[in-house]
Amino acid sequence: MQDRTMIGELAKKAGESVTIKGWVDVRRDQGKLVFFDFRDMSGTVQGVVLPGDESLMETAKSVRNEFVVSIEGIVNKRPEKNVQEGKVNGDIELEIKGIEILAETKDIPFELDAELNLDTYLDYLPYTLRSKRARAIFKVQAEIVRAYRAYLNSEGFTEFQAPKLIGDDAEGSGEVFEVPYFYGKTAHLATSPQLYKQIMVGALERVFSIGIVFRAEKHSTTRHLNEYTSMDVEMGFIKDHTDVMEVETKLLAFIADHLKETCAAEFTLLNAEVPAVPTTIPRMKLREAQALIFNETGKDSREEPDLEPADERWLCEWAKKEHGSDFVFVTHYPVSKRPMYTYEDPNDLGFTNGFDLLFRGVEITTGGQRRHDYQNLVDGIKMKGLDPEKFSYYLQAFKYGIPPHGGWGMGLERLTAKFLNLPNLKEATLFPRDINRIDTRLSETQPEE
RNA sequence: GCGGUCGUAGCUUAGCUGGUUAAAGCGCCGCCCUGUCACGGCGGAGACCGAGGGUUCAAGUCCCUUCGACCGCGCCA
Repeated sequence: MQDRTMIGELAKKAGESVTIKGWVDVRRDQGKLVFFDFRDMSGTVQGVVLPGDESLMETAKSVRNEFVVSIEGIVNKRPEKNVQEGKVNGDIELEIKGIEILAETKDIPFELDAELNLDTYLDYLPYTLRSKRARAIFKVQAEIVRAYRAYLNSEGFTEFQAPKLIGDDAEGSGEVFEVPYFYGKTAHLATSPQLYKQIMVGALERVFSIGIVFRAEKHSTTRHLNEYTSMDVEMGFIKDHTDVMEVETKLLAFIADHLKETCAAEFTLLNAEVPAVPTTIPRMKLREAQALIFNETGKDSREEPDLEPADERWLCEWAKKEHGSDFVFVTHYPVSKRPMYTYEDPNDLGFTNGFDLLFRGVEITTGGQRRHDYQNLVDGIKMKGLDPEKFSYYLQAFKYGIPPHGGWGMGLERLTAKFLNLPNLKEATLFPRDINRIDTRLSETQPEE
């Protein structure tokens, strides 16, 4: 590594001899001349083998796409007529003096930037993740996480990790994966860090967690996975759920600004636009949303406890048209529809201080104010037909005093997919798990593991 | 789990109301090419049409079963 020059640094090294290491992005064999585009983590550059050195030429002709190589060469300014406008390193090229093949490739199934069916793309992830498109997506995702963390840190939130192996299906909602545990016990994979983050409010007031959660639902849609990254927040001493919504709005604005600064090229490549986050995101009660939909479209779902996906898409289009917002908050879902810990609005009985945040047609967040009074929470548990005794561990936090609090859970993959207008959530997930896809071939090829 | 659509070379697809050697682009292999940059030109290999059964003189094309994929729904982030 000592004498390796990164491709992104070459422009500063005109006239110098350098060694670069990377992949062959593409080879263009012209007979007496062989051109290459080389790629490393910092960029791409063209290299050319000129006539003269026969053994070098022979090696050059044997090299194929995706070979991993170490290249010695001289950085040359390109003659005026060969400059590629608007292309990175389009004004320089590497005159190749030596090629060392570090790794060969075999039976490449298709070109990296070929248009693929999703199924093929996913079956070849170890290869397809090298594509420009995939690299751009996951760069953006990493920057979302970085910004999320940076903003919350700056607001005094403390990051923590919640356990993924838990004894009971504590929330009592959704399908849960079972895992054999010691001494005949059964453990479960966490569907959410919810109860732990509430406990953590008692310890640190403001907390957040970014971690994998598991859902055993046999869903098959473009917006569901059986394993996804939940970005959770919980904060104490709130007035009500609107405090939480305000923090989330500022956080999203911060993320959007950060993406504009750090990922402009990626958004261009993916033909997407960073959304403007309004200072105040439009908000309405579920009943208001349903009335609006009824009045505008005639579709009557006013008796339903929730919005259907089609309603959510419609509402987002409405918010975009009427308020120029890609986001819309829907609040006050019925108590019957929300988990036992959700705070009932004392001024609107039967409905909760809970909210969903819709972004470009999809729910990216569920949040709200929680029940913080011990007895009130016990009542909530009983109302759901659950046994408070089973929650005694969690209930300690409330028995021993916890402030009014609230928070949210946000799906990282959904957020990424919507920022980038990706049609399927699986494209925003490195190694997605669905009903059938769980990388069994990983272990079949490595039996010793 | 239910509903819809689909399954043809390594990849992406075309194959009309069933008709006999299954087509193209990209990739791959070979030859040619001194300025290409998704290089170009010529040639070549590569498909028992997801699997099983059925109807028919004849099935990639119609029917049934099965497996798989994608999309939608329920559920949710």
